[in-house]
Amino acid sequence: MNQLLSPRQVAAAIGVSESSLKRWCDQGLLSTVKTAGGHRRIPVQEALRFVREQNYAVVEPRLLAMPGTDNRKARRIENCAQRMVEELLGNNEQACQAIVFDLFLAGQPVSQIFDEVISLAFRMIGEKWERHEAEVYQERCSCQIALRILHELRSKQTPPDSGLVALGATIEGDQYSLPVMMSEIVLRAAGWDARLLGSSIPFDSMAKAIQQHKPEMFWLSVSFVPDESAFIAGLNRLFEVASKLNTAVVIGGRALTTEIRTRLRYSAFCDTLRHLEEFAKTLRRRTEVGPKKTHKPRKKG
Amino acid sequence: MNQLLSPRQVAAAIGVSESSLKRWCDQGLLSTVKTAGGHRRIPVQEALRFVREQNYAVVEPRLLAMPGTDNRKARRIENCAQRMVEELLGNNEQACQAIVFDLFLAGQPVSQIFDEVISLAFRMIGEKWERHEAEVYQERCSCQIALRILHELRSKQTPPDSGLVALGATIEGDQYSLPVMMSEIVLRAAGWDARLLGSSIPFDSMAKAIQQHKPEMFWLSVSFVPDESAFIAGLNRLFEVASKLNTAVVIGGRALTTEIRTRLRYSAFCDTLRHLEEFAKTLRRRTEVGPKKTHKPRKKG
DNA sequence: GTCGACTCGGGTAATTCGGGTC
DNA sequence: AATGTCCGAATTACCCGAGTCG
Repeated sequence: MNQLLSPRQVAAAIGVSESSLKRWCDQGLLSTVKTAGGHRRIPVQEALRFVREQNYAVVEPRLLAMPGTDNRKARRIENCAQRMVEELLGNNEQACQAIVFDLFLAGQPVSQIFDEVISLAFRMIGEKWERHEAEVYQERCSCQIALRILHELRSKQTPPDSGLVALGATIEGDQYSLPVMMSEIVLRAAGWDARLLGSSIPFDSMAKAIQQHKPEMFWLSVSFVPDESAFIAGLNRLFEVASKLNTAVVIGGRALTTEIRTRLRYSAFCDTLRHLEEFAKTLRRRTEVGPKKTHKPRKKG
Repeated sequence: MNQLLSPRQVAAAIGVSESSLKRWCDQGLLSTVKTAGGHRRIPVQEALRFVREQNYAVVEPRLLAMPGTDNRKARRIENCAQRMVEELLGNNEQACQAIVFDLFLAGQPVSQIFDEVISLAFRMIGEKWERHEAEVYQERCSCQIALRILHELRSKQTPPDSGLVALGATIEGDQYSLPVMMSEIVLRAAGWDARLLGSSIPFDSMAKAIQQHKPEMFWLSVSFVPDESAFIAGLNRLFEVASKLNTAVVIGGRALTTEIRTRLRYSAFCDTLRHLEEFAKTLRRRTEVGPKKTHKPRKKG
């Protein structure tokens, strides 16, 4: 259980250059182990001791915030959901951030991080709640933590400049903001100018938004359906409006059972955020080569 | 997340010489961390605290990881709400950020920014909606913008280290996350370790949270009351639990009419976030000087 | 054994230190 | 008393060809 870190990892964790860290190692400020080939390896405890003694603020707590986990393993996505659940319920925001950002910086697609870590973690928390192993407030508090992480992630994305606009929302009565926000981030990662309108929006108002913004896509994350027939009617009405303006209607979410789906009209259905990402990329390529639109800034009156 | 700045960066940001800034660091006006080689590093939060307290004009906000603004105009809070409404409805996130952060950098207390700009702006948007001058989706979209700004603001606060813990929530069915999030930020600014549990939490679960965390304060932001009698019963039940653990119950929110209030038991009621801030500061002082076991003077009005 | 990603070591440019002076 | 400017020495950041890791 004596995990070793490379100089680069420790350097990134405390926000200094790699050469500075190597110099400190050579000065003996950090004791290192050497591989057969002469590469430096720093034990985690040693890195933690150094941070404490230097009273140095940890810039990216990701690597050091996870005692007891091998960093190489940490980059693998398999067991992250389980760890995420523990850290969420333990109200340990730093560790949660560490899990997500480590995967993100390791190059995992956000869609996959969301599908296989965050969504999964909340499904597991839901099951725990059903077995009376977790309180409601713990679930809500976990949501807050996740929301903060998502905001952080979003602010790290490069702002979109492509002309393709996507609008998104949840239906009236659906207050689950986590999934719809994840889809926004996924779409932005896929190169769209995705704009989340918000939660609990009436269909009529969505239609107005489509008419006023004329987006290339309108996506709907459906986690809860208060009134099934109203939902079906509303969505089909929305699809009519969208069709006239060449707006693709994309839906997804755990509340969309097969049965409901058969009675809906839509351009695409996505089971996972990964599907959403794939679809968004395809649609983008198609739409971009098609109509050569001149980029003109829109004037408002 | 925990960004560190060099003295030169901070000096450039506020337009003074590097030497002056170093002197201030050595005098303790700014707390710094040091690299292994003895170079000063200043956490952004610390730099922000300094410019806010000393009323320094920020010449280059970008250097402080703040959204770019022209700090010249409008330190005055008066017409900000009106401008905020326009920018929110125009979906101009940058401008909204600029309004809030300009005031923040100018040293305006967050409570006042929230009361007199953000809350007021949303009240005005509500009125516009009633007059059919604004769409529902515009209001929701404005909420999203505001939420992002709040997250940004929160991440710029110095992390709490005082022992005083406050838990907060909204009641079941109340989905307004903006006000409760603003109160969290205000409490953190007032030196509390405020932890937002989330929105729509049943009273029983709040009671569990109080029992498990034993906070010094529990605050409730009430923007919507689905069932009046259930609310009254629930809150009074909660007050019982809280009293046993010496937890102050603080309530506020636009849904709390005088009529409802007369039937409630609570430690304090706050009309505005400014009130909340004042109360939080007073309570902190009281509690910190005399946290000795059982004795706790309490006044009721 | 191949291969991509990482690390080594060392050199160089840019910053920062502390102190003295204006 | 406080700020801005200047300086040599020390520290840090960036770069790159050769070697190592997994």
